[in-house]
Order: sequence, then structure tokens, then C-alpha cells
Amino acid sequence: MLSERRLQVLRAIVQDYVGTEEPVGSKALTERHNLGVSPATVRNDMAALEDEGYIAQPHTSAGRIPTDKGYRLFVDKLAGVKPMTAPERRAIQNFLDGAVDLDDVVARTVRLLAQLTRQVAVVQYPSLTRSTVRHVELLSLAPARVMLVLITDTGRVEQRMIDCPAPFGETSLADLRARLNSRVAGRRFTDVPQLVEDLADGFDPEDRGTVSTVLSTLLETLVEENEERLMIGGTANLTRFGHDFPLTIRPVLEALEEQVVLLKLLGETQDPGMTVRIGHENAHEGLNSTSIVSVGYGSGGEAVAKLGVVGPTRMDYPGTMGAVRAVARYVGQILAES
Amino acid sequence: MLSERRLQVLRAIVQDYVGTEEPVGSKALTERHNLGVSPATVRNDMAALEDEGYIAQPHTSAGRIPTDKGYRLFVDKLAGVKPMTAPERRAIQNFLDGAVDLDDVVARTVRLLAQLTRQVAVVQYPSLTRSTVRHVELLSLAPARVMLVLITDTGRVEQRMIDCPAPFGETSLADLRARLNSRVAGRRFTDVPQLVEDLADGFDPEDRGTVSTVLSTLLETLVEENEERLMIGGTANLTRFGHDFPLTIRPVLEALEEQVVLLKLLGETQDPGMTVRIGHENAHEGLNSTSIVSVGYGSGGEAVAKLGVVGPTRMDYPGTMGAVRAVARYVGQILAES
DNA sequence: AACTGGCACTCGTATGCGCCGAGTGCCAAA
DNA sequence: TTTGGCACTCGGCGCATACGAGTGCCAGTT
Repeated sequence: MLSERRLQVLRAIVQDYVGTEEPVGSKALTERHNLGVSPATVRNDMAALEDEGYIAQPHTSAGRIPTDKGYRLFVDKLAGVKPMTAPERRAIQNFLDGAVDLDDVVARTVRLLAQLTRQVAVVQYPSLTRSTVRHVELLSLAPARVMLVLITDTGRVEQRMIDCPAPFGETSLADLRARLNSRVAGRRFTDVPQLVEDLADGFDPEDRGTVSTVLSTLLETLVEENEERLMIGGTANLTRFGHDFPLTIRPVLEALEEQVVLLKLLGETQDPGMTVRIGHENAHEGLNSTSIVSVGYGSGGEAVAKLGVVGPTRMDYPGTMGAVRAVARYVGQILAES
Repeated sequence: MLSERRLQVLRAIVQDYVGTEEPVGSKALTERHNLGVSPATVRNDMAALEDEGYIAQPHTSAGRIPTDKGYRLFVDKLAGVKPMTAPERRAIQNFLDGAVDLDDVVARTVRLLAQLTRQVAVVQYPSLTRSTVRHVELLSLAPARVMLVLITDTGRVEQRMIDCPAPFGETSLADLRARLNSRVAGRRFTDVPQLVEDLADGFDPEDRGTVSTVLSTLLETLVEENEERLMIGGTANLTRFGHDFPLTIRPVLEALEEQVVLLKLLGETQDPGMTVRIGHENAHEGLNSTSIVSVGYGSGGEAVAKLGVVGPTRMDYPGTMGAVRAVARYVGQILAES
């Protein structure tokens, strides 16, 4: 087990390195943090920390930098979450309050997160899985062409075009619309399949084909749209990444474009509570030199989606975590209101 | 006026520089292109071209690189548009044919363009301005809460939440829905304002407030949504930009996040025909070292939106223009079909 | 008049060398 | 266990040198 002071040394190293972006040596440490011991002592502690794998030297006779394991310890044991100040909180709320629709809420959230953390922000659109159906609308576009519009309680709208096997009258359509809504409105997505199972039974034989086509399209939409969408912002902040640009930045940009990858990563977010994945803890190779701070958000108690930021492992964890948590909280509020 | 051979020399310089990314000298030129003259002659021509401002030397005693003016001449007079090969065209069509809805069409287009050109692709969502209304739907969510859903002929769906000044019955809602659609369905957006002007007249006095609220929200949607949306992809290709990364890449990333800026740039696209804006021809400062190739696309004759790519001024113009044109053409087809 | 070969010159890049200093590990003393 | 001292390492920086690609100019040729 590491002594109390050694933990303090580790904390000091992380803080200094995050600030200066340069390997930190024993002398500088004792000067900037009053640890009450001499550089020589700190050197011994550093040697011990290095043995344990918490810090490393880029080259012999250079200062130390934290390893992924070091950051992990720092995040778990040594650092708290730095809360936002009152003015910051107010600014967040004001900014988000100006949103006019769901797209706008997400867009503003991304901007805000990117600005607050000066890193890359990722926000997942509120998921359909946990949401409920607010309304299903059917529109007749042509005799044998119907548009299905699905509206969720999070304000999301999905539409699908349906080619019917047979012409479908306005009255049948109205009938189907009414029955459909009476069954599924207000219900959870996951419950919908059972609820509509025998819906076709009440219809004229010649309409049954169309009805079941509509139903299966509805079910498809529910499933397919769980390929959820993301919004990303603040990529310009990647330029603050490090000195060795091209090699570091390229795989990150590539990973960011692979929404599947990001969704998977966000999906691993523990719920409730914030998840911090550091460096090689990220399965995706391109993100091995980044850390991801993510958290679920949602109206009411349940998380309907995730949001987070992607930054260099050398990031200000307490500050970033504070910003992520605060933003998630306020977005949840906004969603609950609308 | 420049002699024929000098133009050939300029063309050769552009081609070589685009290929090698290095300043090109007289000797290398004569070796790689059989101009039929000696390096010394080429040197004279180069001196002349430099006097005219078409090429420049990064440093004394280095080779020449084209200036923005040189690229301009190249694009206008010396290079054609390199058409896609048949297999490429087939691949484009196949890839786009797989799209399931409008979002997917746009997403695939972006991916495709980025891949084909190995640059950053920008695709504007089909604009509302030129489109027509397919259907307007009104849903009652609560006694005094209505959701407005607008469906366009390009498959785009916009929704708005409306708080009514007074409760609004289902029958009134159905009435309004019917009247609204009979007036605006199939009409152009620009015509809608006149068409609905006196629509409130036919309603009960207590409903008029709500009706006019709904109408004004509809009009707002038509206007507001002309703040059109964009999709961007291939940002990882920015890493192939040049050697002097951070300084070049940062402002570009910033500009790409400012959708307003991009929309303005795309808006300047001459219609019909492809627009190429080279280096300083771009008003936005961050894009002074990039070129933008853009073109309108749309179903039928009219362009409903623009798409294009952003790359270094040192880009393969004929190839890029070919790809942009081909993709625009096929996206137009896809839109026309759906 | 246009083209060509030759030549002196420029200058950016690569290479090698020496110095400096931050930082280390180790050891003996407190 | 802590501390001061000391020899050692090694990356970064400055400088001088050599190299070579490329140029401009000029005189000679076609």
C-alpha cells in the first residue's frame, strides 16, 4: 500500500503535468507544493511510484509523467468532482433555456460542453428504447402510399414511407390510426410489439395486408432507430492535444466519425454515476491516448441517453467531470419541461 | 498574353506539385513531362510566370509552387473535369441506393464524397425554400397543446410544439387540419403565406386565437428552417493537409463547426454549374488556405441544396470536380425517386 | 528571335559536435 | 526515515560545415 505522502506526490504530479504539459521533476514539485520534505525524499517516493507503475519517465533523466494507471488512481481516490460555480451554472441554464426544439437542445448542449471543457463533446440523442410513444400518425400520400410518423415523449419524430400491398381508404386509415393510438399512446417502446399483435384482426380481409405492413414498419422503426444518433462538437479543440499532432489526432478524428464506435463507448457508461475511461481502458485503438468522461442524462429518474467529452488523458479530470455532470443535470431538466 | 507553352508549363507545375507536395524545379519538369525543350528554356518561362503572379518560390533557390492565381488559371483554362469511370459510377449508385430515409441519403452522400475525394465533404440538407408541402399534420397532445408536423416533398419532417391561448377541441383541430391541407398541400413554401392569410376567418371567435397561433408557427417554421442544416464528414482527411499542422488545421476545424459560415459559402455557389473557390477567394479567413468545390443538386431541374468538398488549395481539381459532379447527379436521382 | 548549355551563386536542409542543465540514482550521514 | 552531496545520463540547442537542388544570367548556336 502506498503511504499518504506518496499519494500526495502522485496527486501533485498529475496536477502539475496537467497544468504544464511537461514532465515534472522532484525539485519543481517541492517548490510548487509544500510537501514539507526535500527533493531527495520526493525522488525516493517517485522511484516507488514508478515501480508500482503509476508514473513513468519519457526518457532517462527526464521528469515523470503519470501513466494511465496513475490517472486512474488519481480519479478514483485523489480527486473529487469540482462543482461549477454559481455564475457558471446560471450561464448553462440560460443557454439551454433558449433552445426551441430537440435538435436545438442537443446542438446547444454540444456547444456548451465543448466550450466549458475545451474538449470534444459528444451528445447522444435521447434514446427511443426507454421512451414512450406520444402519438402515431398515418398520412395518406397516394391511394397505396402511407406515411408513418412516430412521435416520442422526448419530442423526437421519426417518419417512414410505406408502400401498401393494396389501396387503403381514408376511413380505414382513420380507423387504424385511432385503434393504433388507443393501444400504444403513452406506452413504452418495449411494450408495443405485444400491444399491436392482434390489431389486424378487426379489419376487412382486403385491408389486412396493409395493416400488417404498417405494423411491421412501426416495429422496425422502433428497433432500427435504436441505432441512435449523435452530435459532436469542439473538434477544433483537438489541436490543443499535444505536440506530435498528425499521429495522435488522426485516429481520434477517425474514431469520432465512426458513430458506431462512439455509441458503443457511451453505451458502456455505468448508470447511474459518471464513467471515466482512461487511455488504454478504451477498447478502440484510436482512442488509446484519450480519456472519455461520460454520464447518462434524462428527464426524471431514468437516463434516456448519454453524453460526454473526449480529451487527452492529460486532462483536468475534476473540472471536466464537474462540467459534464452539471450539463447533464440541466439538459435533463430541460427535457422534463418540454 | 501567355504563350501556349507557358500554359503547358503552368499545367505541368500544378500537376507535379499536387502529386508530390513539393516545389517543382525546371529539371524535374522536363524529365517528367516531355515538353520538348531544355530546362533552361523552362526556367525562362517560369520567370515569366512568376512575374505574372501565377507561381511563386517559397524561398530563393527553391522550386516553384502555384499561387491562388495560378490554380485559378489552371481550373478555368487548363484542366477539364475528370469524369468518373464506369465502375466508380456504379459504386456510387449502389451505395446511395441503399439509403432508407432522407437522413440516410445525406449521411451516405457525405461518406461517399469524403471517401472519393479524400477530403472533407459537406452536404446541405435539401432546402425548404424550393420545396413543396406534402402534408401538414396537427396532433392534440393536451387540451391546450398542439404539435405541428410539416412534411415536405423531399421527405423532410419538421415538428413544432404549440401552446394554445385557449383549449382547442378535437373537431376544431380536425377542421383546421383539413382546411390547412386543402390549401397548402402540394404548394410551394414561398406561396404558403398568402394561401393561409384569411384562414382564421371561418372559425369560431374563441378558436381564432389558437388558429392564428398555429398559422404563425407554421410560417415561422418555413422561415426558420431555412437556417438549413449541414452534414460534414471526412475531417480525418484534414491530417493529410500539410506539414505545418496545428496552424493550418485549427482554423479550418473552427470554420467547419460554424455552420453559418459554411452555409454562406455554399450559398455563393453559382447555380447551375460547379463553383470552385480557391484560397483567398474564400471570404472566411480560416479557409484562406483551402479550396472549396461546390455544386447544387436536386430532384428534377431545380437545385434544392448544395454539396461540396473542402480541401487544400493543392488538390486534384479535375478529379475532385468529377467526383463532386457525379455524386450530385446521383443524389438528385435518388431524391427524385423517393 | 528563340533556344540551349554552362557556370557562378543562393540558400535550405542535413549532419556532426560540444555544451548545458534538468533530472536522476545512489550513498553516506543525520 | 530523511537529507545533502555527487557523479552520471541524456535530450535539446547552438553552431559550423558540407551538400545539392535550383536559380539567373550570359554567350553561343540554330
